Amino acid sequence: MKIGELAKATGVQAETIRYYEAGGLLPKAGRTESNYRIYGQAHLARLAFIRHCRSLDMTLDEIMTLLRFKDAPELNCEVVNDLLDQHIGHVAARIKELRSLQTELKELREQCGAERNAVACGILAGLDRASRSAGSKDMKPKNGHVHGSHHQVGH
Amino acid sequence: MKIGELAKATGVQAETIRYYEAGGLLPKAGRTESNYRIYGQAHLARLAFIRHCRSLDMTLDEIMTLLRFKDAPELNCEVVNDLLDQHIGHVAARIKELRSLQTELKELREQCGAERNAVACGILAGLDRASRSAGSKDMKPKNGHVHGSHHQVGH
DNA sequence: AAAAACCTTATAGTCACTAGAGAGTCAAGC
DNA sequence: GCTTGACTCTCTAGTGACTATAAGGTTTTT
Repeated sequence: MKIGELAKATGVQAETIRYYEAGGLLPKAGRTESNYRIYGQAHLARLAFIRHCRSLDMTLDEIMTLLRFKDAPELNCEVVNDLLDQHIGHVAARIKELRSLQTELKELREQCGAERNAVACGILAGLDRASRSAGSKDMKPKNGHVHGSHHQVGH
Repeated sequence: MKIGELAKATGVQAETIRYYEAGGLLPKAGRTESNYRIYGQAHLARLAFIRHCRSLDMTLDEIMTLLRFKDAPELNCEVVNDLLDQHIGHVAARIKELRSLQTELKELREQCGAERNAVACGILAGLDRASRSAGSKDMKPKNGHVHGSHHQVGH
């Protein structure tokens, strides 16, 4: 398999595959005479594993840790448990954040009734009120490990 | 107020304040004779507004749009409504994603019982099984506008 | 007067890619 | 045998929202 075929087979862009190789997630591929990367089933399986973990929102670092355990199976798997437990905690925390965020956004949205110009816009007024009353306490976004509402993975 | 005082008052790092100024979210601050930025209550209020919007997970682009409406209040505020509606949609989508993710992570975690080495680790086996069966369909993470489980805002 | 704490700009790093330039390789068609 | 187009290669830069560093200037405190 050449890189384009592997890309098609997995839905992962060729650049991303090269990126994973450069980062050590995929082993260095063999090369043809003309320096093209060649892949087999093992690569496909490993790439699938990586993408599955990514779809579970793990970082490449976390995935590296898992891969090390796959590659050295004699090691104690407590680290895998811990990693997963931590990750579950991060996701839970992010869900909680997003839910209270959603409540606030919807309250805000309610404040714009039939007003048609921004002078009287209840939303802007609401955001203003909240930013004044909040003070310095909630202006520092939390530094958890789960992303906000805007992201772009894949293409 | 100098930048450090504004930083302390709002809990926003000085570099971030300069970054907002460079990006046009905060107006260019006045300067002292020795070229130090000086701020007043208006800057503090605007910075508070920005941080409040950020804590609602809006992008700087979205916040720029809101600020333009605050600055030009004669404009129709439908755009503000739309922006907020869209944002609510994005957040809702991300919550949904994270919840199904959480379900899957917990199922995975259950699979590691008392096993103490990675050979028999049910978690790694589970991830493997899933990545094999998933095929190319769910290997492409979605490209919504809400982040994953790992982020870092503030310090 | 020296040291600590603050400020300035500019640059590079973070994460997980994505997109582009510029060059080489390969199969098919004429 | 030559051209066309699709593929591949490496390298570099861009994304968003910062954070961190360097190398210098200023102000305050000791």
